[in-house]
Amino acid sequence: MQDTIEKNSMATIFDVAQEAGVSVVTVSRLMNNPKIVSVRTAEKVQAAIESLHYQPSQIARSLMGKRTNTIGVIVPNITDPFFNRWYRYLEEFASARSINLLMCNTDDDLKKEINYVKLLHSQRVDGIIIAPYSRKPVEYLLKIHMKFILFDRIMEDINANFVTTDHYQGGVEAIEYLTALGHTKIVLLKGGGVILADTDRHKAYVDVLRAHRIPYDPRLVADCGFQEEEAYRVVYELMSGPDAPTAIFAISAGMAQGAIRAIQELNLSIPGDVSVICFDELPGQRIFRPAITHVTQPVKELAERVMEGLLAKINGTEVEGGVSMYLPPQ
Amino acid sequence: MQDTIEKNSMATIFDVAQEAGVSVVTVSRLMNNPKIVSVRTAEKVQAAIESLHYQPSQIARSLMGKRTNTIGVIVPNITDPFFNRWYRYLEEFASARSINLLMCNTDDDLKKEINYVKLLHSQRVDGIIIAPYSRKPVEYLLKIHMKFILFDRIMEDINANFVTTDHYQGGVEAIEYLTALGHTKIVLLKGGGVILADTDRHKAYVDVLRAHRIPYDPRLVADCGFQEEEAYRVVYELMSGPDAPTAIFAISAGMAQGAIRAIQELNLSIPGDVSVICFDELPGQRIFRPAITHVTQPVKELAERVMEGLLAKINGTEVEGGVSMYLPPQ
DNA sequence: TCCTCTGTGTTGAACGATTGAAAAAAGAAA
DNA sequence: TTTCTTTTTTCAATCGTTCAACACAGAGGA
Repeated sequence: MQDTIEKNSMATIFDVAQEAGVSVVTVSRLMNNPKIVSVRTAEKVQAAIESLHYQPSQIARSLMGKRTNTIGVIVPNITDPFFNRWYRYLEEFASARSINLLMCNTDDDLKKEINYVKLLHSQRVDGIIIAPYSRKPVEYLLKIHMKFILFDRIMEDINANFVTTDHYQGGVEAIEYLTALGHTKIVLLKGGGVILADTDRHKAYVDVLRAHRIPYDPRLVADCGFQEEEAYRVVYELMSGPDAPTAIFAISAGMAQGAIRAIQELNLSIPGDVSVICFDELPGQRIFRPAITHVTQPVKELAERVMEGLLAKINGTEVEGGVSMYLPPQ
Repeated sequence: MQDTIEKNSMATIFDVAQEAGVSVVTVSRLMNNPKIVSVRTAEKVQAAIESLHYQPSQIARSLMGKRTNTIGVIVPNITDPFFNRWYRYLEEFASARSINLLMCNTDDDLKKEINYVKLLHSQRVDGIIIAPYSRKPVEYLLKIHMKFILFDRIMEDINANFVTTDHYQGGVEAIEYLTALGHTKIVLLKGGGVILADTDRHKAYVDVLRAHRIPYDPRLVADCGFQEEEAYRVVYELMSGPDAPTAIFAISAGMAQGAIRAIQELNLSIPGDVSVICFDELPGQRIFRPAITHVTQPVKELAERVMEGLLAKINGTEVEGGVSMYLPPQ
């Protein structure tokens, strides 16, 4: 009696019930099914809720076997312009549905991937959207029967749904664009060969060159592991050497940025001395001159499809194995 | 006996206990204090844990009054380069401490702010890092005794800890830089006047001009609400009119980008016709020519201080009201 | 008067873990 | 054998909420 102020802990449903002079179940009913409570009681309870600033504990709710209303998102790097813009939409869709996102950055590091997958497991998230680097985390998810969707990645031998841009088609259009301009010495700046986006675009490179009877020169194809610095180094070397290439296809905006720095440093001009094309928008694309031609991925749509696909899985309303591929190039 | 495969639900501590032929308490003890369990038993239990892919439910743990090991982060827009880079570091620090971050984008919208604060409340996060637009969410946090730190914002009349760059000092250095170059007609592209970063930099603008006996021309100060398009419009108009200004100070990189687009469109040169300086790095800063002078915020340090400050609050190890201000300009 | 129906409200178990105390085995030392 | 440790188990309570089942009152019908 002497002290009605709760010092530390937050108000519980019990406090509300006491304050309103009803039982906890009555309060619970009001929260979940307001219709079945009389108006007079509802008012009393509502007043108590407001005066105590009560918010039901999602934790306790989740424990009752319900949803956690949380989805885990595992990406290599949220700073990357592609993932960044994509995630922003994802968050928007989630927020509109009162779903929380737990975002995890892996830096394409196997250990971090596993850690995060276990973390999300112990958080009992309802589902996971993952752009994995290795197979391990996906295998783990399968073992524990976690619902998930692969994003921007495919694992052919694993029965898992995925959502991704059609990287092959995008690669084809990019290289066709360059060959149409008459280029034959085209540099390919690629990742490590593990990721779908990488292998597919590489394949496109090979196929288009062959179709145009342009010999494949392995010296022009460089594994940069999606690293800007590495791309810078490679391009600097190639462009300052003899028989310099005339075009560059960068598989990511980051590597394109490295390439451009090298070109600038050598006082070469774009597109006078060398043409550059890349996937995704360059940071600062809108103000960079000359404008760099690029293949755009439908970020918003990708976010939408992934979210819808996962929710369908969670709610058990999915129809087929949800496979989607898009691509509007520019 | 006929069916040991658990179809839907995940393994619980009970399943592990059964599988290992011990009691749940023993399993729990092993997880939390491995020393007090004999090696032989530990091995049995460990085997069961692995075969069932058991991960203790963080939900149940949290319910026992422990931590949730989750921190809420409320920012206006994660796509903004400043918040983006900052958040990346924050996530790194959190991950290193096995802490989850729940990230919330408000778009500086009051309704979203309130919703998210309530959401984090019901999630029983251990603390919140917030860059609020309005007072409401902060007042709410105070009412429910939630631990939080203001980031990049200050509310003078509210007793709350904060971490921010010294925006006034940064503004002073930026304007001093321009006046030292002899500029007197300096445009100020600012936000809406609500946010600290905005008012402080505006104040710096006024003070430095006065110190140099340069008259204050209100036509040169434009509220762009941090919108790139608005900045574009304003600069286009000012630069194409008579008596065009010779320098532009943009309070954010986004507005600087808008300004630069306008300048490019008018076929004016930087810094020949007009100088540009801004806060934070331009997207594509590394490849944009000419390089735009800018005031950098110590993103990594900001993330570190905020995280440490909040953890100190949560752990009850804080010393004083944690007020921090930094700024290395460039 | 008795019975049933309706609209309320209450009771107690359940969710998955942790924790303290106490009891029960098992092994070692006396 | 007794006593003392060490290890493990049982028992019970707790966290905040939901939910099935039940109780109780008043209304209406037989």
